[in-house]
Amino acid sequence: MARETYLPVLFQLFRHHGYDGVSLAKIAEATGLGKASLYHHFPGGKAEMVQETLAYSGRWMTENILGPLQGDGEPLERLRGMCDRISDLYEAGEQPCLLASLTVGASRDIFHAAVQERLRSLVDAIAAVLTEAGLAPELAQQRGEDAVMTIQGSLILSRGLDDPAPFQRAIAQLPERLYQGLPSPIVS
Amino acid sequence: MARETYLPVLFQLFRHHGYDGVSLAKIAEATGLGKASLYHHFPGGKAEMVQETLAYSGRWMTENILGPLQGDGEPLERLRGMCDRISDLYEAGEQPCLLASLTVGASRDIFHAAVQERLRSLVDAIAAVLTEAGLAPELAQQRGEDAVMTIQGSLILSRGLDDPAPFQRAIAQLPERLYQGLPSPIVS
DNA sequence: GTCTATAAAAAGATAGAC
DNA sequence: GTCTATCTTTTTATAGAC
Repeated sequence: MARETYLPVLFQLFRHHGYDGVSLAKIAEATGLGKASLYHHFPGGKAEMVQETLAYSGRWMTENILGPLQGDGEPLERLRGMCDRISDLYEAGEQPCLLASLTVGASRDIFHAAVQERLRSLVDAIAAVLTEAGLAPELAQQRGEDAVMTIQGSLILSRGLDDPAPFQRAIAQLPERLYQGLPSPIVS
Repeated sequence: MARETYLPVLFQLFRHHGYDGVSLAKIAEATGLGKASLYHHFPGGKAEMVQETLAYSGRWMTENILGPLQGDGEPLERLRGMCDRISDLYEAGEQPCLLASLTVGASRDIFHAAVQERLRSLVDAIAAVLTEAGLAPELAQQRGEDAVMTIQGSLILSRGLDDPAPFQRAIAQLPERLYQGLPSPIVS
C-alpha cells in the first residue's frame, strides 16, 4: 500500500488527539499496519507522519477552499461556497481542527511555521475576496481574521458544549457578516 | 509546602502542553519536587493534578469574571470589566486557554463534563447581563456564545499567527458588539 | 511492503528511609 | 513533606526474516 492510503487515517488521529496524544501503537491499530511498516512509509517517525498529514490537509484546503475563493463567481457566492466546504471539513461542527490541535504541546514548536502559514493563507484569501468586492484593504484583512477566529472559536465552543448549533449558526451567518456594508449583487 | 503552592505552575504547564504533553518528569522539574512528592500531594497522579488545576482556574473565573458580571454596575461597564480580566488571563493573547488545551487527546473524555460546565457558565453569565440590559433572552444567549467563540477563536488565531493584534482587537470590540442594538446608558 | 522480535528510552507509579 | 531507589508499562525505534 502507498503511504497516501494512510493519510486520511492519520488526519483523523492527529486532529482528535494532537501530536502527544497519538502513539505508534494507536497508529498501528488504526491503520492496520505494524510499527515497522509505519517506519517503512515514514522513516522520520511520528514527526514525518504529521508533516505529511499537514501537507495532505493543505492540498485539500487549496483545492476546496483557496482555489474556489479565487474563482470567478460573485464574491458573496464564493464566500458561501467556502462556508459549505468548511462545514464539510469539520462535519458540521463535530470534528476538531488539525491546526488547532497541533498548537498544543510539543508539536507547537515543531509545526508552528506550517500552522502559521496555513492560517495566514486563509485569512489572506478571504481578505482578497472582500477587497475585490469593494472593501477597504485594511478592513478586509480584519474581516479575514474575523472569519478564521469565528471558525476556530465556534468549533471549540460547539465541541466543548457538545452542541453543533453554535458552529452551524456562526458559519451560516458568516458570509453576510463578512459582507456587511457591501452592496449585495442582484437583489431585485 | 501545601499543594495550592503548585497550582499556578500546573496551570501554566497544562494550558500550554495539554494533558498528554505533560509528563511527571516535566512537572517535577517545573515544581522543583520529586515524583514521589508529587504523588504525596496528588495521590491520583496526573489526572488529579488536572482536576485540581481546573478547580483552581474555576475559582479564578468565578471571582474575577462571573462574580463581577453579576455585580451592580452598568451592564456595559460590567462587560468591559470582563474583557479586561479576560485579557489578563490570556496575557493580551500570548497565553493559551486551559479548557481548549484539555479538549485535545485523552483528556477530552476525562474532563469533558468539567470543560462543558465552565464554558456554559460563562456563556450564561454574559447572556444574563445582556438580558438584564434589555435584550431578548434568545438573542442574549446567542451573543453569549458569540463572546466565548470570539475569545477562543482569537486566541487560536493570535497564537497561531504569532501576533497578539487579532486577540486584542477582538476583545476591544467585544463589549460594543455584544451591546449592539441596546441603548448605551448616559451617552450625553 | 509487511511482519516478528527486540532493544533502548521515557513515563507512570510505588516503597520505604529520613 | 521530601527524597532515593526501584518497578512496570508504554513508547519510540531498529534489525532482520519473508
